[in-house]
Amino acid sequence: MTEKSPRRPRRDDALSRERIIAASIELLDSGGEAALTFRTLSDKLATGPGAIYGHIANKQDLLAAACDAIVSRTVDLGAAGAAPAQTVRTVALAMFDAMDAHPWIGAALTWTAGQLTMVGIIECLGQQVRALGVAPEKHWATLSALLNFILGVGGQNAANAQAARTRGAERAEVLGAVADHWSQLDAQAYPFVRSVAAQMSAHDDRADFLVGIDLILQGMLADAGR
Amino acid sequence: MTEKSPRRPRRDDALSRERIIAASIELLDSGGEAALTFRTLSDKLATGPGAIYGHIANKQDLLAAACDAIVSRTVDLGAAGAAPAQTVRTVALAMFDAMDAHPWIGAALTWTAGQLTMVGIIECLGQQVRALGVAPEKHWATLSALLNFILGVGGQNAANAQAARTRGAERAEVLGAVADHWSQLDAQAYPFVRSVAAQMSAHDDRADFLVGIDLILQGMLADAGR
DNA sequence: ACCTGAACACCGTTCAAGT
DNA sequence: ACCTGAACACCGTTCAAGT
Repeated sequence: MTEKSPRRPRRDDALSRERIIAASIELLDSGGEAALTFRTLSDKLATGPGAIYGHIANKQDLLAAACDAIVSRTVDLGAAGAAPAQTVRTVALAMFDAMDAHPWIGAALTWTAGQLTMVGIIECLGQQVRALGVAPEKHWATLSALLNFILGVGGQNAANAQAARTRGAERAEVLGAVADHWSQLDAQAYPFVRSVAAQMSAHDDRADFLVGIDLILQGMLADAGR
Repeated sequence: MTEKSPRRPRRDDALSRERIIAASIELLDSGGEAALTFRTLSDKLATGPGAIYGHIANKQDLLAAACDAIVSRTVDLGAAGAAPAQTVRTVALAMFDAMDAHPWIGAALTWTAGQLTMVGIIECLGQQVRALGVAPEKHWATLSALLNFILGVGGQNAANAQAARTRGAERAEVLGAVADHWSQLDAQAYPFVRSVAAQMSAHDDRADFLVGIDLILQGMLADAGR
């Protein structure tokens, strides 16, 4: 499949914001946040560390731009024709998948950063909140609950991935160790944690995520009088 | 109020894990995560940076211990006598207050880290989940939703505090700027975001947090058949 | 105008040397 | 046994010098 680009490409070796971001994503995906350095990045781009500052303000900006690139290419807001609850599920799952495939996103993604992609997601989810009949004065609090849950999952996911990397283990091993520790706790003091240990280590992150989304959706429906 | 300690204090100038953590918390509270350095810390403790490694494994360990100290002193799990939903609210709000007073917690707190404090919170919340009649096979997913929401709020709170600090502004100013930006978006493409901008900048974080907790609680009740 | 890369002011962490 | 603090291998960021 030879793909013809609509316009003739400019000099391909020119440094550009896009090339910098693409290279950053490769580094982040392969080695986590620690792998992205202005030195590793400029090596990859065959230039000096200072050259990057011509296109990017600082490391925070770089990380935010990389997040934006992934999220905007992963989350498709076109499915707005479906029922409100289903649209929420679809968009939320797309965010989950993006954060699962690129755990570093979870540590950097913020809704205050002002990226247009994030605003688009807020708009989309917000319209479903409205369509579900939530009282207008609760629009923001409800949307914010949805958002904070989604970003919270991403953040914990990032922490798990990070813990796995520093220990040189798989994520499942890390969770297995936690479950092991939990199942050895005192039965009198920690009955719940003990009983849930097996469930925790065998769980499906994606399914659990959806349970959380549905919990919030059900709460919204109850609020709106079904 | 001269407080008499129960035992005679040992040599007060001896370096200890507790003194290191107390000093770390002071630095984190006054200047955020960037203010905690092995150099600033050892200056404050009138010693060399290397001395700290006798009591603490590394910076991650230090941060986790500081979180643990705050959370364990703030969250009182003694109120387990109340109704399940109310106990969830009380514990969750205590976590919120801890993360609000010490925003750096939100960026560092993880449930996999294995601190006993966090396990205690999971146990407490988990017992309420069970008492509310959630189906046993959903115990973990439900608890995890609660936890991820709480930690998500903390994480976003930390990001906001950090953004405010780097811009040398108050947190309210940062949110005000976001609201401003939102209210100037295209009315056709972003009706929800525009309409919610005012609500967002005028909101009460704590009240919104409670709305989120109640949403999840209502979802749990609906799940359990009321 | 844009890139280059040495230099600056820091980090976390280690470890020989002290007491 | 525990502390000390210089030293190591890094960071993000800047800026004179080049093209």
